[in-house]
Amino acid sequence: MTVSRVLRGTDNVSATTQAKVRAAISQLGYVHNRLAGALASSRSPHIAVIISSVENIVFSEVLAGITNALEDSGFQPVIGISDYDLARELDLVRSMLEWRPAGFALAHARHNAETVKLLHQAALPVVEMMELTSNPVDMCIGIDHKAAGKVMAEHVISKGYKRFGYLGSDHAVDITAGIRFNSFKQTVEQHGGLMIKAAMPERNSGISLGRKHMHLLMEQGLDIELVYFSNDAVAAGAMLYCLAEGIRIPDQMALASFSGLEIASSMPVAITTIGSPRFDMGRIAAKQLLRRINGESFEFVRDAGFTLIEGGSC
Amino acid sequence: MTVSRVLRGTDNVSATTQAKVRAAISQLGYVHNRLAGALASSRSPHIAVIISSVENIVFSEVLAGITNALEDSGFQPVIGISDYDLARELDLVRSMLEWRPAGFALAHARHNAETVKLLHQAALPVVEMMELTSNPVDMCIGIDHKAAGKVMAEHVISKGYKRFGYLGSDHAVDITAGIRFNSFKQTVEQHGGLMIKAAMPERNSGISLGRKHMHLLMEQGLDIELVYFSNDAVAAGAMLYCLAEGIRIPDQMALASFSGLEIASSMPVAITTIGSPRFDMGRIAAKQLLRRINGESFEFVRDAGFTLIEGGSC
DNA sequence: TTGAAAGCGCTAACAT
DNA sequence: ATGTTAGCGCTTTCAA
Repeated sequence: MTVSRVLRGTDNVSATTQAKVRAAISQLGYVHNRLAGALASSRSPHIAVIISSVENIVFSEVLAGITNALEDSGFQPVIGISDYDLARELDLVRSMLEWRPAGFALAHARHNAETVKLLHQAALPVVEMMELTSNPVDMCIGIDHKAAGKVMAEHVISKGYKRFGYLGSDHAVDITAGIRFNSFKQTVEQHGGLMIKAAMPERNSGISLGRKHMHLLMEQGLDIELVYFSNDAVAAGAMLYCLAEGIRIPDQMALASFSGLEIASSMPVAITTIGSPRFDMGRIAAKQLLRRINGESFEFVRDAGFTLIEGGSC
Repeated sequence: MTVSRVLRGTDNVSATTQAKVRAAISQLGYVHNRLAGALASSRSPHIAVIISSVENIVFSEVLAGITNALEDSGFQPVIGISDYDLARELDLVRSMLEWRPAGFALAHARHNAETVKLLHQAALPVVEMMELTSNPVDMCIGIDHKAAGKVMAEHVISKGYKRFGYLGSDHAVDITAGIRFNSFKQTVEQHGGLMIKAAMPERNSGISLGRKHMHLLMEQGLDIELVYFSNDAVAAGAMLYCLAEGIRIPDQMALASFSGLEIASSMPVAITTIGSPRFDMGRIAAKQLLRRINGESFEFVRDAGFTLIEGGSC
């Protein structure tokens, strides 16, 4: 029918007919069946997005960037939550693939071999976000976490700190935090610094982790000058503990972190941290996907970069 | 084909044939086309979920509850983000409806008339969350925000406070905050209290709003004893300002809020607030939807309840 | 337990 | 500018 032509934008339909069709549609309460449309055209307006968690603001911001870039593009995100679980991610990829999305965006760069295989077989545009990886599935936009750890290490060394502690969540869950930690540790040690105590006690990563475990760390009386954190939420929790206990920052204890969240800059003493363009990573990832789908030029790998944000905490 | 029968669970297929089919499937890298399946059966495994924002942890927790309840149910959430915009919500409902979801979950209870009409026409199960409403579209699970405002008002009055301020985000955006504020104000005034200054300066609602506008409020020297906040993020920001300036809580300034977030209880002085079961609201909403779809018994309206969490801030 | 046939509501290609 | 026809890849129903 001509109706179909009206539904997906004037192909070659007279104004009169269009008006008639639209009138009939709104009168009948007709709802276009996109299922049938997608099947017939074997084209889908969906971009599958997998994030690790929706309770971690970092992924929310990436998601916001994707949503923003997809607005008015005719495409829309379909979101899956892996909960930091690679097996769950595989399930998600498999079931999302069954709906024939136009592309995939993954908010990390570590996957099961089977996940990668499925994605390759599907032969659709894929973009990995957050982390730069040596062998991307397809496209990739992220930051160099090793460099981020190094930059912070060099910064705190330049400030004269020598004796360090570390507090973060389980590195099996937060892989990029592990990369930053190793790089930080290695760099400070190269400069004569000492990593006295590193704790990655829990799967959870938030304010309460920081508050609780900063307490446990301080109790040990370890002669640490500065604590490096896996992210700003943990660092903020730790600072709240210090404030509650009257521990002066940075004199009695200095803090350094990673993320660049609102909470870090809102603290009574702003936390020195490293900020990455999360919203933009999402936005650019989606844009690259669209360029790819539309047959325009694109980049396979893109370094989103990061910034050292100096606060008063060290 | 018999293949179809294998794909969606043994209808009546011999073990031998099943094995053969599965072998062939994994060898060929065949991917089941759910588009065609959903079209043919006119059944969908999708639950459409609309939340206002993904950067507000409150909605993330509701979403986590939904995701949890849907796990292993054979259904999965498809998420739309309205960005607190009713027109955008209408667009979302319209386009999500075109994919024939099995049900709808909406993370608030205010909609355009057109949105409600579309939802009614579609004649599918709908559940509204977060807020109890007098005329739900269909089902509803939430809390009574008017009661929440009243409970906090009575609590602070019972503590002897008389002179109040209020700080929140724009009530045109955060409607439930507006309900709590009005109820709080009315109740304290009934008990001889005074709402001296109420500020709803920005659309944004977060830590930085609290920190910045608490400063502006304090500068005015208004002889306020207690500030009531629209939510814990704003309250936390305000407390951080007080900590930075050495304003003693609750002696020089008392604080009371709403949400029950991790950040409220992690503060050096825990913030007195009201907690609601956000995760459970999501979980129950999804469960009710499933019961409905499966033809089991369900409740149209359910009060999720809230709890006064006493901290040291007032 | 398995096979065959019809058709879900669209789009695409081809008439007119 | 509009109508016609043949699928898209499944599920459903009916037959074997």
